[in-house]
Amino acid sequence: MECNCNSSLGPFSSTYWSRTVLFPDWAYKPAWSPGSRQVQLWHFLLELLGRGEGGAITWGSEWGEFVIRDPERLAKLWGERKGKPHMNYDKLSRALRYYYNKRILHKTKGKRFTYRFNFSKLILVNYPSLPTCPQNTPSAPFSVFPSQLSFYNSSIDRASLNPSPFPRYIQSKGRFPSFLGHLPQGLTYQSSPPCHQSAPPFSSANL
DNA sequence: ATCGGAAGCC
DNA sequence: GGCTTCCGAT
Repeated sequence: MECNCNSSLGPFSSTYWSRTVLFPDWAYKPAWSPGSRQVQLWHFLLELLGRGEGGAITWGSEWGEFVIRDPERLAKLWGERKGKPHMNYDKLSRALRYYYNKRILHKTKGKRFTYRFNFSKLILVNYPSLPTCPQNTPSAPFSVFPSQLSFYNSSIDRASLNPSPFPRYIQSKGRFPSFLGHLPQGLTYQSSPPCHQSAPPFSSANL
């Protein structure tokens, strides 16, 4: 039941633990805080989405989907953050397109200025060497998925995961990642703790 | 509007 | 590596 996941965290020693949902603290630490890397575009988007800022970008109707309501204004905000005064939507959207291959984002085809986050990938993509559990890890990926969503099933996910570095997990506790606090409400999330085969779904309302 | 190659920057 | 810049193609 208990595992050694927290015994060799190394660079992740500041990770927090809980029974429920598991995040490394980068997921809710401001990316521009001291000691962190420069802000990445997807951090920035989640930040704006989380703050419900201004309406340049808003959540869409589907899980993880967002709509850029004012492309040039979003580009200006991004340019200000990065010190690129000539940023525009053409360039910003190129950066978004580079996320397709990384599986961080993909395009909602047919919907103008609409993209979708691949939340399950964010951690795996950016932290390929998270500590592993000594026991077998569950086949399900790190998850903060709405358990009732049908479009995201485990077979799709397995296909999307790289064959070799098996999905690894890390737990966090305490503060909930800020961007998740602003995800669409009324959904039930399910977690996959690193060393347990399953965990009961819990409601976001209990967080 | 959207895509993705190519080159450049840090 | 993660964009930024530019641009021809769809």
